[in-house]
Amino acid sequence: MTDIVEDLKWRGIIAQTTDEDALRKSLADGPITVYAGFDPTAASLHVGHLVIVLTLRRLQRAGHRPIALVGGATGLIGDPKPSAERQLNDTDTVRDWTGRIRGQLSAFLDFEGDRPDTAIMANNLDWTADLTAIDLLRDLGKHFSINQMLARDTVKSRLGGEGISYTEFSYVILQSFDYLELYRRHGCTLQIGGSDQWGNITAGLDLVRRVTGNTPHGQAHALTMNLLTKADGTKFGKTEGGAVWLDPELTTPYAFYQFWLNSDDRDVARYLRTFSFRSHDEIEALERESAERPAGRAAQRALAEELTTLVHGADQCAAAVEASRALFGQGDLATLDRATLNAAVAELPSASVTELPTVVDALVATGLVASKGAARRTVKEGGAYVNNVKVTEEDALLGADDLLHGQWVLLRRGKRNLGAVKLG
RNA sequence: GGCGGGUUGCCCGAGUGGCCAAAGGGAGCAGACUGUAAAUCUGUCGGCUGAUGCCUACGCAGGUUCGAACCCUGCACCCGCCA
Repeated sequence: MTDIVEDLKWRGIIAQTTDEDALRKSLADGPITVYAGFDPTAASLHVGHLVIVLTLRRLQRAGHRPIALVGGATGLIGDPKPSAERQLNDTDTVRDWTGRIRGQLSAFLDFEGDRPDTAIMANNLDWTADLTAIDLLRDLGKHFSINQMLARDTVKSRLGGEGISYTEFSYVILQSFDYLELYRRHGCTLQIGGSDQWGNITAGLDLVRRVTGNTPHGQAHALTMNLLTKADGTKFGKTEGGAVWLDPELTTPYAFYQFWLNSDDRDVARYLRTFSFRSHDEIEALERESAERPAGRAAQRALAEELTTLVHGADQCAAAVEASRALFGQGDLATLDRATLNAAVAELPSASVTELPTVVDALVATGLVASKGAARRTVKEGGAYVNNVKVTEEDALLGADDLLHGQWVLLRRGKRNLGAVKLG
């Protein structure tokens, strides 16, 4: 069995763990069961979640049993953020999102068979839906000290700010109960999560210890992962269009591929270490390549292709690569064959029109700019392109000779924002 | 409960009757340079409109005025100090 702790350290993933030697030993002694929870706060997971999901995958590959927990119950309550109270989502929405996220998670782990490392899917609604108020207060509440709960950073910052509802204040009890239930049901002895989850996870450890005395499954552990940061100080996983989702309906495979391809040189090595399943040697070779010849973006390409394949499949990845080549290639768009063009354009935001519009209207129709004023501004600034040729006339009209294969016009704002207009 | 201060555009923040779509900074966007990167510099940054017009906007509702982000009244929320 590979030393998974060493591997995770090499990747720079580990933020904090409880007793590291004890954790290392139990991981080495045999398969353990590990869980991570995902609350349905949106219709899809996003790239930030990949850090955790893929760590579960690594642990499974190292022979351990992963449990993917979807927070059908905790998603109804809301993990308190340091800044402000969350808006509650209605129960139907949460149920729908729970199902979607469950589907996404199932793609990253192996649930087939009945081996010691076969993954388990769980939903905390299963053990909280029938929990009575009396049970909650007697069996769980008695183990939680208000003094300790008040001392938590998130709670402190909320008390100093806009306040916190009893609902969110109680969230930690439910998450702790999850760990307890998974310990009892599946002998789960490790919970992993983002570094912001440290408090919730250790609260769960306390509950497990108090209720079970750490028997019969032994000591339970906690491991948190560094949240990815970006060299330019902005938040990882966001683009102009918002979060980068795993759901192809929300973020196309093309956009997903482009997101990774556009990684900052200074960040790409860390991303590779965090996400890639390539060998250490291969990753180090890519790092050298990137340092010596950054313009080639070998590391970005490798990262983008690996993750797009993992999340969307080899076919979708190949299509995204092909589309990127076609759309950003220096070649003449008019020489592209119809099939390649159609496939490329399918990846872009597009608009159908019945007659050829002005460039300004076309930019608005495809959603490349927010308003006509912004579109005019873009043209004036020289940031508008038709079929990769800069537009200089503010009131330019698209003409029949702009049509590619009699049907498409490719629009671009700036260097890398593409859209298409379809006639007919 | 009392007294005082505050609520401005995506964020921070100036503005105390007309010259205010509102200084300045940040974020965003575009250009130059490049590599679909970063940094830097420049421009831009409510909407509609082929040009100084219209609409929307300075917590909410109403009022005064030829004219209000700016004055008055009420309400909501936030922050201090005192009980």
